[in-house]
Amino acid sequence: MNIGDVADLSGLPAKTIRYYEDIGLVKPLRSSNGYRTFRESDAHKLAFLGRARALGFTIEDCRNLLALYEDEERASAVVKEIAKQHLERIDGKIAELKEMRATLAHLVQECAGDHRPDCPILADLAMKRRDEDDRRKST
Amino acid sequence: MNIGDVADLSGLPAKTIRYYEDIGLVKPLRSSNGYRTFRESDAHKLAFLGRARALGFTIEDCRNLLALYEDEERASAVVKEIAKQHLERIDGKIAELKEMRATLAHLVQECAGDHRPDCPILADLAMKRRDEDDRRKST
DNA sequence: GTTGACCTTCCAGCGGGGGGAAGCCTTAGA
DNA sequence: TCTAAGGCTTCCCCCCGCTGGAAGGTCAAC
Repeated sequence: MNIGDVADLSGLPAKTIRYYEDIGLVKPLRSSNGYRTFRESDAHKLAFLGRARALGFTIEDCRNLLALYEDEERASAVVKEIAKQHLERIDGKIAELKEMRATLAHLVQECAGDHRPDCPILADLAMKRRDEDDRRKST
Repeated sequence: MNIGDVADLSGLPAKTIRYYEDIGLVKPLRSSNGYRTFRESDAHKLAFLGRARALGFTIEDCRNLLALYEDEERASAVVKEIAKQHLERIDGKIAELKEMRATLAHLVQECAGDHRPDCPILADLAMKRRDEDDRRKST
């Protein structure tokens, strides 16, 4: 298979596949004309990578997961640990975003959004920390 | 004020402040020795930027918000629109993360996490799309 | 006068690719 | 037989929002 074929099969852009070769995630063969030649197993790996990336695993996680995938004697505990750590990262991000969202939603709601210049959003962003503390106490 | 002072005041690293000057967000003066000299208004802007960034606004959003902040005749509607668009971006990201989280949490729960190699996490990542479809139908 | 803390500029790199140029290779069609 | 189209190759720069580090100037204290 050429790169276009595996790109179609895996759903990954050819650019990405070349990049994955660069960083050593896949190691396709080369045919005499210099084209990359992908085996079934390469296509399989790329699809694996695509799904792992879609779940938000970092490239390094993917490298580890792929190694575990190929290791017939792995302990599932190791895989589970990677996944659990990633789950925590995701939870952390969600929490962070939710906090932003809460603050921002509150400000948006307060803002009249008309032709006048008065704007609680800007006012809040401009507020000094001492004032913020005061506000927090008073509300 | 020198960069260190304004870094302490705004909570931003000096590196970041230099970067913000690079991209034209702040324009400190220079004293004869070449050091940046920050006015009160610069410190104020930097604190503003720090808070806007903490809410996840992009640098370009920040640039716009800062311009609006300095424009006494702004319409609050414009500010509100920027904030609302950002809110939507945040909601999008939260939704995406939650979907990842759900899939991953399910897999983690299924995995025994012991010394044996059998691992539903790897199995799922390795699964072909047709199999995924089958699974989706059957569950 | 010498430390040490500050400040300056510049260059490189992170993650995870994307865009696009310049140039082969291959195949189909006129 | 020529040509055009589409694939493929490498190469280098770009994105965001910084961050680290090297090499050097400056300033205040002792």
